[in-house]
Amino acid sequence: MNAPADAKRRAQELRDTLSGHDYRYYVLDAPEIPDAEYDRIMRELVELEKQYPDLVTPDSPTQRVGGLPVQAFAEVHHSVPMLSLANAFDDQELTDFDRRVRERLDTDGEVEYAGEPKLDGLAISLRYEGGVLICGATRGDGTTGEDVTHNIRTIQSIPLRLPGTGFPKVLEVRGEIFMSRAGFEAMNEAARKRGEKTFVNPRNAAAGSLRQVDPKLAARRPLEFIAYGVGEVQGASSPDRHSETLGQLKQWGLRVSPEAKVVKGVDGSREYYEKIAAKREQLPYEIDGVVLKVDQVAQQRILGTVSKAPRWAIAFKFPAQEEMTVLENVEFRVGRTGALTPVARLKPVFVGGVTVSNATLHNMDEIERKDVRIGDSVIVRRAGDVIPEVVSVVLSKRPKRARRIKLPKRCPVCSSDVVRIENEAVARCVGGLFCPAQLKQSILHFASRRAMHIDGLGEKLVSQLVEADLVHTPADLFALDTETLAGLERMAEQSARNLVEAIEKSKQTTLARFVYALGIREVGEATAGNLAVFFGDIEALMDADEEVLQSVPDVGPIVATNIRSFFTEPHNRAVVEKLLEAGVVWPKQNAAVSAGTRLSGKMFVLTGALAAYTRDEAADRIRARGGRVSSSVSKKTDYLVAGESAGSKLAKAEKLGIEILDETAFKHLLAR
DNA sequence: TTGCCTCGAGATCA
DNA sequence: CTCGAGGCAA
Repeated sequence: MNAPADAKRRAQELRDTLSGHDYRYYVLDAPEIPDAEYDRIMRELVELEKQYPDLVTPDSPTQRVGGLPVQAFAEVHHSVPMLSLANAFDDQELTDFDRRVRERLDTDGEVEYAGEPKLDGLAISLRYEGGVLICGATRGDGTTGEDVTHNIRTIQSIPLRLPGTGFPKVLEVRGEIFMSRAGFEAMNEAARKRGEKTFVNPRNAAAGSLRQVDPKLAARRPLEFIAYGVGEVQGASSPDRHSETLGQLKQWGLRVSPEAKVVKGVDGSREYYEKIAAKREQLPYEIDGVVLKVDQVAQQRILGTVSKAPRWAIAFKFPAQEEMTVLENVEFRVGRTGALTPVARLKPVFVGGVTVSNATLHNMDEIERKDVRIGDSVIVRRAGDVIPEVVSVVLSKRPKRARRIKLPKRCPVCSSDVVRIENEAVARCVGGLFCPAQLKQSILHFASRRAMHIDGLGEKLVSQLVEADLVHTPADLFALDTETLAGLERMAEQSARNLVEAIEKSKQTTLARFVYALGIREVGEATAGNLAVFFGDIEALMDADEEVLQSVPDVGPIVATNIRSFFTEPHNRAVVEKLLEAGVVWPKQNAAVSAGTRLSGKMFVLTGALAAYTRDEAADRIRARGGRVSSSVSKKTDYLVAGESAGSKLAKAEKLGIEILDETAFKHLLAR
């Protein structure tokens, strides 16, 4: 049944009223009507929409919780990346930041900074099209995040339709989702009364809420939103200043921080920080510092961005929180490479919003420098996203029986010798794969997502496999069958079948993943990828000498030696053989063939000294790829390879506009 | 490093 | 109901 015109009009009226009140309440923080009246209007609208379902629109306030559970969080691509911020933890770091900014801008005057409190929540991107909320997504890796629209829609300080005026056709709003202290307390109190579990801090509660599959659950969480910037914008001229962007956002109907302020120079920044710090306790939400952004957009452009953070902004963080606790023990953990890492076992202490019971002590030098002993009272520090740290010992509280921490002579796991090479900080167990701890870590690495990607093979299972003597090398994984597996804990028939299937599936891989999975020291994902492209097959890599290895981009003498000694070890070669026999395969690259022709027709001239090869070797490598080498620069020269102290050839090449390669660029070209 | 959520499946109890 | 694995965020 279609709704009559008067019902339609009334519904629109009610919606406008509600949205208007949402706006005044959540964005302007100036409510106009009592809650009871709001509820009455909402109920009337719900009734009306129930009667005439065709009246329901996606931006109706009744639809905040209307969404259905999602099956999986879809990926959302951020056309304008969501960057993170560099941190400053003290006055010096702030001063350095300001100095760098002024240097790059080449100005002596005071730079204007837009300051605002740094909310302790999680970053979010909201997409409005034609003023209607289309999508809400998490930051993810900055480029691709997760679609959490269904949960975002339940947040009342996020307008489903922009109530303001003059908003652009497409608007991506960037801001922070958080939970107010009061909301957090009330929610936990209610949960306690119901006998349910409570959240440990507002930030985790907010983050957890967004990960709910069912938006009804998120709707019960007191989430809020404050905007602090924009991403993609279509159909509006971009303002000259960040502070104007904030003004625009407010005008379009979005909540921005009432504490935002433009300040002048490093002195103004410091004052602003002090002011917010003094106010911190009075603010209704948790903050962990202030953000300072160069206000003028033109200046932002000059400064640009370095890797993942803009050079024009900084998070000036409040000092990390510190607590005193007792160092109960120090254990030495054995990593994949055999490195022994001392880990402090602490009497659990609540600091910076979480309970800390472990902290790494890094190495023996660190222990000696801080002079920590077992039984000592220590200061533990934690700042938001920073790994907890043992800062110092409270010497006055040192008990008589405090024990010095000694580096074990033998591996705590396999009793092999522990050696510490002179001048190196780390000590290592020499047990190799005979050491169960190293074996476990190697297997775990081998199976990990970015390596062979064996789903379902986690820590517990690997421990069981190693301890049951079922696996001694990664190759042994491929010999496992359901019957053997089914004998293990929490491994019944179904789990066993799933695992065998996952192992089978992992056999189809790529050379890069395979090389990475081997766990050669210093060979991470990127290096493994370079090696795979360069050599094209595993045999060539296994037999390459250090000289050749060093012509791979980003492979220097150390990595080359590591690779060489890995493959010199007969045991490792045997494992590779066995893996191949077990059926591990990857698409053939035929890199050798393409390498032979890739530079065909290109004329090279070499000048100066290269670090990695002699002139002849470099020439051989060029010819091996189909290129030609000449001794003098002419118009026909395609590339000049310029090493150290290049002379007249370089000058001539520059004059002729010939492409000049330094050693790094040359290596990249060879490897490409 | 910690905390949170989800999913599949095993373990447990009625 | 509980556990392990996996994934995500700061």
